[in-house]
Amino acid sequence: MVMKIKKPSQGRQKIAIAKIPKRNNLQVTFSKRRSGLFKKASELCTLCGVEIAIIVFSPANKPFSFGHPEVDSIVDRFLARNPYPNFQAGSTGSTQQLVEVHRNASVHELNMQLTQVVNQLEAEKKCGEALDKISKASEKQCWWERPVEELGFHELQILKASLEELKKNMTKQANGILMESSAAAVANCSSSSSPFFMMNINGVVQGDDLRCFESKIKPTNQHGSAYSFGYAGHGLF
Amino acid sequence: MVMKIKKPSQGRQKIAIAKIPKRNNLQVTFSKRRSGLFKKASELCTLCGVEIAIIVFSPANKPFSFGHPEVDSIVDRFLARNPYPNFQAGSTGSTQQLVEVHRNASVHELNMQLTQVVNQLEAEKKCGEALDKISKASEKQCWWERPVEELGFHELQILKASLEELKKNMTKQANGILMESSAAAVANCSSSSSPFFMMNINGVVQGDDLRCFESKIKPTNQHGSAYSFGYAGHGLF
DNA sequence: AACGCTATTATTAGCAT
DNA sequence: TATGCTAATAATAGCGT
Repeated sequence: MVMKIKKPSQGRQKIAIAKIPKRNNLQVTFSKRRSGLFKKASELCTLCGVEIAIIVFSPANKPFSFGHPEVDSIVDRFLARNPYPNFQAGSTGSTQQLVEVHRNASVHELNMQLTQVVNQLEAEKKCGEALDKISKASEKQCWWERPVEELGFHELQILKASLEELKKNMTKQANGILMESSAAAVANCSSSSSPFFMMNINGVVQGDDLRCFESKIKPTNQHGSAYSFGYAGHGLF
Repeated sequence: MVMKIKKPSQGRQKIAIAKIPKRNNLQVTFSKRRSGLFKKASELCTLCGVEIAIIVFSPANKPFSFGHPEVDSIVDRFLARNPYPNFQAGSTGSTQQLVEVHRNASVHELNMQLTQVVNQLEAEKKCGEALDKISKASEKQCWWERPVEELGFHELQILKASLEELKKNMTKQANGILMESSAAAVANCSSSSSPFFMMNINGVVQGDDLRCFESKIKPTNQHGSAYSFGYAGHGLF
């Protein structure tokens, strides 16, 4: 007596290449085909001795990756030599231009550019501080609130010196900016050792701000672990 | 009498997954399997509605890529969540720290950093311009050259207003920097309905152009030029 | 979620063009 | 160098575990 009714597998069915409706089915297919994809990639690596990186974001938005030798180096190589497809040559200012340019640059160039820009930023911040100082000094004394007759000659002299130094500094900075905008590979920016005003002001970016900036740069690794498949020769699958 | 000796194809042969010795054979295999890999990827995209980026460097070191919606946005997303662990809390100054960090950073990070710094620089420049304005305005009047008794109340008022405006502007810029810093990390991942991108070093072709792949358009020229393929979703194969 | 099973479909190695 | 052909291999859809 046959108790077991054997239902022979109907085997592989043809499916249309369109979004799978059933969530369950989709998940299974994703898992299987992702494995298949990575296997194909590893075979291609071995057969042809090439470098491949694959990044997949799952339906649940989890990142899976395959890389030989490793994803990051391949991605870096790719990004370093490939223009971003999105940028449009526009009638933009020098900074925008710089931004466009830097998208195509190699690591070395990017380092140069970054150094330049950081230097500029430093200088500009000094400008800002100077400005702050003037503002604060002035505000502190509230000299404009007072009758003209009460303005001391000393105060006026300080203000004059401040403004003159400031202007000089700014002219210098402006020239520097122009030069860099046109030629991106300028060497050492001779940092002006003009440490004039030592005063700070409230509400201005300075001191701690850069720390804040760094923390913004630092990518927050909120998503725990990515699923990454390394390549250790063939026969993995 | 059989004059024609028909040599039936021996069909697909089993091969070991090891580096193909014959250059010729390797090139063909690379081309075919790369196509197959990209096709599998596009199917996975369509079937499961996921995002995939593939980067392949050919034996001749040419980059080929597949991406849906596009390689860069996927790579950005991936890198943002898998940061390089280069950062060390140093005792150096903040800017120096930044410079040190950027020496070890990947291209992507450098791009991010550069973008950030450029944004800051822009803001600082605006501050500088405002300052310059004040300086010029003041200088124009040369009020400090004159005896105190000659200072007009009008001039003083202008100066005061300028300084106040400047301060406001700077505060605004500072806030803007913070906001931009946090927002810049998120690339525009608006996948919309664009199908797939495949590109190599020199260009990109939108996936809509399925003829480009189907008819295997002869590359306009093989060297240094683009082999650009587009998939238009499904049903092409 | 991941794995085993198997009838089917999909891919492709070797050749020829 | 890339594509067409064809037999043989490889991948996998649907099912159960």
